[in-house]
Amino acid sequence: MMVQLNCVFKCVKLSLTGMAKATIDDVAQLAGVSIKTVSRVVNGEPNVRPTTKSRVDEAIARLNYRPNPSARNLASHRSHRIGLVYDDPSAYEVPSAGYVIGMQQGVLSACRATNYDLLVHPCDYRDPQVETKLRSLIEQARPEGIILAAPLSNMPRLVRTIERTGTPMVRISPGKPSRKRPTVTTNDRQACAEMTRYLASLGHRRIAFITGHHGHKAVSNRFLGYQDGLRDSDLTFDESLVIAGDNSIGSGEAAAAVLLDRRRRPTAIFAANDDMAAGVVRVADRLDIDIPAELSVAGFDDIALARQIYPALTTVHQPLQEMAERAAQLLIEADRTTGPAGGTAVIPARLQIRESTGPAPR
Amino acid sequence: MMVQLNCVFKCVKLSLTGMAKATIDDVAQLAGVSIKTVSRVVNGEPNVRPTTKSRVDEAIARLNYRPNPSARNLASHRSHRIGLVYDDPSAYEVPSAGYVIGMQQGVLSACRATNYDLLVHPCDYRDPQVETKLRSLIEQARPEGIILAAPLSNMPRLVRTIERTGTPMVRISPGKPSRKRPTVTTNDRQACAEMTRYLASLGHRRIAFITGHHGHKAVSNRFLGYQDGLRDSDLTFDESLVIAGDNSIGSGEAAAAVLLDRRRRPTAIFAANDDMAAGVVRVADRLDIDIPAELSVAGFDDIALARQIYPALTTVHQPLQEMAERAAQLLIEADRTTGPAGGTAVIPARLQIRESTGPAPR
DNA sequence: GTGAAAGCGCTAACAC
DNA sequence: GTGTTAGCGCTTTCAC
Repeated sequence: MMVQLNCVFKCVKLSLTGMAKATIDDVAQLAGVSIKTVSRVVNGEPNVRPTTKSRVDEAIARLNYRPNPSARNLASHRSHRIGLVYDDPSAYEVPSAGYVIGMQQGVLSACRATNYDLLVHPCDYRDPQVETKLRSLIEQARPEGIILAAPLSNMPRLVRTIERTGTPMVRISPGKPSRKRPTVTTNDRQACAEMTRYLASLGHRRIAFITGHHGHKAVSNRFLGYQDGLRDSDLTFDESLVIAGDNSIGSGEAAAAVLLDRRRRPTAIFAANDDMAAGVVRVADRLDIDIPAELSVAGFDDIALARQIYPALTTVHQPLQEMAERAAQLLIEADRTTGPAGGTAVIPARLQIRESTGPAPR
Repeated sequence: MMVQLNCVFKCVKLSLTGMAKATIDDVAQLAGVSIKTVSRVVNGEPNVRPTTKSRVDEAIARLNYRPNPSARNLASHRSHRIGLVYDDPSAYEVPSAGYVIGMQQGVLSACRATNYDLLVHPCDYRDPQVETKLRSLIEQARPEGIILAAPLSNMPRLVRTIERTGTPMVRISPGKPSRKRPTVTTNDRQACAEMTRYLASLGHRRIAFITGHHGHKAVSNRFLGYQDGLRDSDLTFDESLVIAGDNSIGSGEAAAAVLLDRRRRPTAIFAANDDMAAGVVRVADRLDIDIPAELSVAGFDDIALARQIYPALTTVHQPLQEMAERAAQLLIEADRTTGPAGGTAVIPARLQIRESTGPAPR
């Protein structure tokens, strides 16, 4: 009786002052069970009688009890944290920011479902000290697992630095599949082949391609897909229709300026990412070339810009969020001692047909 | 002697296997001091003899010791976490993504300097359950402080929800200064007045303004600044030169279409944010109006797009990162019992003159 | 200046 | 099914 009164008092005090949070002992006392039983209920362990469970649940609700994460982590030897490491999109560098935000959201949805915390780690790979810094960050924050985003995921030194810390890691879009290391990617190559075939099916025969930044392996695969698509459509590969870009809007503009200045210009331009495709659209606009009547343009990624520009861009939707979520799940569900199993999970991309593509001019 | 050997063994084992991390006990043993002394050294507390300190430091280095954050948090009753709450930029919605990334970087730099963790909390304010969810997240993750970003910072119910959890909070750009609650903002109004005066100084007399989303209070202040600037320049405010926008590129285009279709069109258009200004540039391009020869365009924010479009956009640089960093510092340095002091810290914005503005046509 | 002892709030390993 | 007992690796308090 006294115990009950004590608890009710604490309950009231808690709700009024918001002071000290209720602990597992408070719950155990109020429910009249041991703390171990409370622990069982909280963690959904078996072997608790339903009536006991409901008593505990009620006490939890009345005290608004939340397990203290630090105590839990300390006792269980798990940090319940996932680190997301990505290339630092220096503030305001928007396209890349969209990429990062998409990944964060994917990881967060996996984290929220399992009560993990997300630790974000932007890092600048041009910094000569990246590796030391990254290592230090990991050792201090002690994430249970690391997700390494592209293009960092294809930088061997960075990969090894993380591996040396002994922290399980899943890489996103490292450019080539891996049997040894756990990896999540999309099918850049196949999707690009598909887009190329789509353009060919519209009657285009001179389909140009603007390649991406060579340091970004996954993006390089897109060029291979373009070649596959040409072959599938019985079009011959013409090197003069390929211009090197670097993923930026500006490089797309430059490439378009070259391509569209020719007497026999291409009727379709496929850029390895949306930013470059947006550059193409801008140049076409300036040259008064109608899209899609005179020129079809396609991109890759499906960033916000793709929907915002006019005409809205036909592109390949990269399932970024799903990829990141999958990566987080792999880490969270992994065997505690062996880490996630090696191998590559592929989340397929899909064509997103909008207004910038149409039948080839005759 | 035996102790020393043990330690050396552990040291070797640690570096070879990367297995169990060194603990404070290991360090104490190796240095031949008590754990309390190690704790003093690690936390930079006074009253440690220099020679003792250096012995401890050496042991720390040899064992690559890092304090276990969970243990530290548990014992000290502090979570060492800062929560950053912002409006969820649904994946790929890029402009907003740049805003979020900028804030994250600001908070991170404060966190890294003090060994705090950043917990990111995107939340959708249109969700009828935002408040419940947010509350739950805060109670579970137990951040020591919350940073609430605009426009959420001017939503009273959200603000009160957080306050009810008893977690100290700093708001960013809530639209109006506060003496009671700690706040960080920039001087939107003054900066806009300055930009308007700058345009007037170039000879512009018909300066149009495109207002921002009405739900975003800080952005509304920009309109006031525009009016101030007109007054300062002895220009009369002309309501017909003001068009309502909603912060999107599309609304900028729509506003520009209206303004530029008139017989006596404005010679300068000042948009309350860069996205809308980019919309204006696009429409001008379509109408073959030369920027800046025939029309000057100015924006606000200085997002990446401002540098990427042609002509590069004259705009107001909003010191987002600094604002966020300051907010985090306020929380971290705050008195543990009273929280950060009320009042508004202003980080001034500055004009960023680029190519989209020039002398008024004669 | 330094150290011993007592927790922080939880989980893990066993009893019963 | 449920409870007891030891810790997890630190900080805190207070003694010396």
